Amino acid sequence: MRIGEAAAAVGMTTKTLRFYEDRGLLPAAQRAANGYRSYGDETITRLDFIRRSRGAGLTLAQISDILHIRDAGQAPCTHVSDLLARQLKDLDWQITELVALRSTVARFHDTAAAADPAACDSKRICSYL
Amino acid sequence: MRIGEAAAAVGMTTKTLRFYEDRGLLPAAQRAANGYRSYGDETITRLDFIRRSRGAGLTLAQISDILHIRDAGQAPCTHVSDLLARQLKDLDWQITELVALRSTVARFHDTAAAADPAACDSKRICSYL
DNA sequence: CTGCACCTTCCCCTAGACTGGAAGGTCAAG
DNA sequence: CTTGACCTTCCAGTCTAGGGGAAGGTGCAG
Repeated sequence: MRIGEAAAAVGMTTKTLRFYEDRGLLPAAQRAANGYRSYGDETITRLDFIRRSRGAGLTLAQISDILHIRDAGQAPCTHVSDLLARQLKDLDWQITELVALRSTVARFHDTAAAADPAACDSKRICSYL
Repeated sequence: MRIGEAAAAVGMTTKTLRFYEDRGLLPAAQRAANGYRSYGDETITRLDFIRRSRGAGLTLAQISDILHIRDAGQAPCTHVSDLLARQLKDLDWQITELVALRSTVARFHDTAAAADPAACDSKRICSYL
């Protein structure tokens, strides 16, 4: 599969795939005789994982860690476990933060839904926030 | 009130206030005879609003929109309500994704933790990822 | 007078995640 | 043989929300 095809399959651009390769999220691609990158299905799987993780707000560095753990054929188990534990803690932290933000926003929104727009105090700019 | 005082009053830096002015979130400040910016209480109100909105996860562009609606003499309430609804939907999506991702990573971690630690000390391949 | 904290503008830097464009190679179709 | 859609590398720009620091003006205390 060439880069354009792979990119289309996961809804990314060719630029993004090359960028991920450069950042180490994708291994250096195999090349066809003409120098074109050639991808297999496992790259699609990997890109899907990246897309899902990105969608969840993980940074490329964090995703890279997870992928490298998965790639590490010979990483010491304790290190792998530690990295995953840290990743979990990080995810828990992010979830906590997002849930807190959600409840803040929900409170603002509830106020907005219950309020009389005409009563909006201009001195506060918007009384919903 | 000079810029440092205003910044301290809302827990921002003078850099941030000048930046907000540059980005149109604050109107061009009045100047004292010596050229120093001079702020009134309404700027504090405005900065507080910006801070609250940032706390709700709004971008400066979104906040700027709200402020400009207010500055135009209209009540931004409907706009804000829509914005908050969209923000909520977005947050719900992010939380869902993040929780799903957490369970994926947790599964990796559980597998790793279940392995025999003694067997991990050696150069054994960590095959459980 | 000097020191010091404050203020001014100016421009560059950061990180994260791309995106655009230039300059050029490859290949199947018309 | 040329066109057009691909692909290559490399360098540069974008956006967000500021931060760093230079070079210089202001104003009060000692």
